[in-house]
Amino acid sequence: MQPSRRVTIVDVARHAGVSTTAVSKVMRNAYGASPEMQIKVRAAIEELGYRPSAAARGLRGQTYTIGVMLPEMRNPFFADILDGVTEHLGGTDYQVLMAACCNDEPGEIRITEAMIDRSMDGVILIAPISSRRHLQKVARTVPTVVVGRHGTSPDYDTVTDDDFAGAGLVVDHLVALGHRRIAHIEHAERNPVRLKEMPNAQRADGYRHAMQAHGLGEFIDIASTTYTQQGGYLGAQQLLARAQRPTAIFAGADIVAMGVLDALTEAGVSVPEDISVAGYDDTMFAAFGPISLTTVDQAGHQMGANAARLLLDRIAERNRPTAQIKLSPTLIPRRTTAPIS
Amino acid sequence: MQPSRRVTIVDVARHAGVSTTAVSKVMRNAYGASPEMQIKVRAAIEELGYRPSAAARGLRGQTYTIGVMLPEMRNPFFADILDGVTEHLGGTDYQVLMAACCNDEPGEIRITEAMIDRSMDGVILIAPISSRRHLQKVARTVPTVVVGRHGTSPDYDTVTDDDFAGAGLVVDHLVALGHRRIAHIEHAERNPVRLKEMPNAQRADGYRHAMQAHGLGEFIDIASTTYTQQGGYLGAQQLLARAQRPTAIFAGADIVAMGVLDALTEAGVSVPEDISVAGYDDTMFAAFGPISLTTVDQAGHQMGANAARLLLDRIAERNRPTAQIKLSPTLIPRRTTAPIS
DNA sequence: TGTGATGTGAGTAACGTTTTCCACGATGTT
DNA sequence: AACATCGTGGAAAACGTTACTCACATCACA
Repeated sequence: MQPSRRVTIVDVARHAGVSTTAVSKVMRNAYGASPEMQIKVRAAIEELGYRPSAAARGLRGQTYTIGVMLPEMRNPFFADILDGVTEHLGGTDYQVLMAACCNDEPGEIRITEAMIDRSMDGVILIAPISSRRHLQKVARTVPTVVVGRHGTSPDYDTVTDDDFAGAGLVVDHLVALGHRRIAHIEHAERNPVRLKEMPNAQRADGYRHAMQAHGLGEFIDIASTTYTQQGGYLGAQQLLARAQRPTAIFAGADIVAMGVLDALTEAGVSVPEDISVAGYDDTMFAAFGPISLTTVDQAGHQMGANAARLLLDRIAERNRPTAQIKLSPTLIPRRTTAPIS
Repeated sequence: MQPSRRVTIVDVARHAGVSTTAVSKVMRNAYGASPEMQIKVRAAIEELGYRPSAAARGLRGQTYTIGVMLPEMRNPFFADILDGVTEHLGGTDYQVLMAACCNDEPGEIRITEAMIDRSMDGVILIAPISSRRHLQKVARTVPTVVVGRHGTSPDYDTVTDDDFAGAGLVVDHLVALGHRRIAHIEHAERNPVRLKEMPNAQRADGYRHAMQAHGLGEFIDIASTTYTQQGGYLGAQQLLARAQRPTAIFAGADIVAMGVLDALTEAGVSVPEDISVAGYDDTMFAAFGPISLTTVDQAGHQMGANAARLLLDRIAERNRPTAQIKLSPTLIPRRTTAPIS
């Protein structure tokens, strides 16, 4: 009943009457163990309830641990990605551990370093906001896949949604419903590199491009705030104050659309009769009956599965050229968008 | 530019002209290092960019890692708890790593074992559904705090919400609004131990008790499904089929209330005019304008902070008697509940 | 001038794996 | 018959840190 000493590989080896090398080989399915040896060793492992120490393993070889960094936990879209990752890794020996971040660069640096310190075999960074320099540094130390950030690198693989096209889907949808004054709420971004690489910037670009393509360049109207509920609230207030109010608002993220709905309700504007509203992400709550938000599905599950696959490939072959996977989003029309009246 | 060898404690020691013991002491703020030594060593650490290997540390001492097990990622209530944990641990050297679970016992076993294998210094288990036996086993191996599960143990500390009282708050609120036919949707539970320990069971008990206390015993009406959106949908359908429809539905969780709203909308019942609806958890979406769900706030942030505190205490002193912390919930009235018409 | 404390620092043996050899016998090839 | 090849298994050296033990000053006190 006392805190009994941990069962080690030495105990297993002795119990099976073989060397520790043999046990190690069996544990790792490594080459050089005969079938009889495998059976003998596995039996001993079973009987003793042996579990290898990740710490000791990490000192020499792998830790069979994959780290996933999330910018936050409240956006269910990230849960979709994670599901894809864990599902793909389900059959393997790898264990996924996550760390949620504070959405700032120092926090991201702290977390990535913590993962490196813990000798993780690979990391998946979801929508990181760190400088490109930092990402490269991480990727040169540990196999890395970056999800939800555009731009290519020789050091890490990427998986992204085609945000440019996704924004186009929304504009197309609204134009087909007869809207012309279609406004957009974006996440303000100054940094020139991020301006190219972050999804929010791509969405804004896609919006502009689609508006031009429909000959609606003169109606382009962007409120620049943040991707938060508060940002949506403020953005909608700005747009309502325009001389010519928009008939449709394309919020860059579902959570932004929630703020928009709050502001519109407060202003006595009804949705979708007076103004149509669309979001982006297809987060869980977008589907709830009372909300029923038109939005864009990013196929988070597939993004996660692809990220996991790329990471395993890279762990297996460190110097493989990097890959960029871009997935196509789909429009999910619901009840917050309607034909113009 | 080549994968340069990692900087170790030996490099730091040589660079500072001291022993590795000294460096180790400084890293851990351990006793026995003079101020001059501290300065000298810290300078060397800085210059060389040294970071200790958690794997090597784990082999002898601590890993400075705390594991948090979550039953799922989509319930934002868990994010609140996590915020509390990370905030409390912010100033320390500990790093929090999470693992999301599949909400079944094999999955929980896999995750807890993975955390033990990785020599984590402590674990926080949030709303675990595993057998008590397994929890005890984990707690005897590694310092453990269990959050959101009632029942005491000599091996682990607990932090819970007073679910019994919380359910009472909801019933009180509805009774004050004039309701008498107040129905409840619970998460079905057979296992006798869990029946006592799980929050859902406590909520159902609290509901029954409060109804009795108000002299409404005859109106007690429970639909037994699951704590999911689907469960709420089915539960509401059952309740609508009663000879005497309830005038208020208390769903055991916010996500259940979402399903209830779907079913009511589908049946042409308006909320709160025809039927009032209340949830539990005060999840993020409950506050969204179009939903505006009356619910109960569990003070997740405080739960997390308390759990972290207890865990640090237990890590410091392993054989301290265990503590049970119970936090009081508060009712958040919103627009889905109204006086009976 | 001894005699303990006390404070500071170093040497060294773990910790539990994996990896790199090497040895040995069996098998195939000239 | 000589020689290479292959399959199997073991011995022992890492890996980077911490815990334990001990040595050596310094200082206070009788």
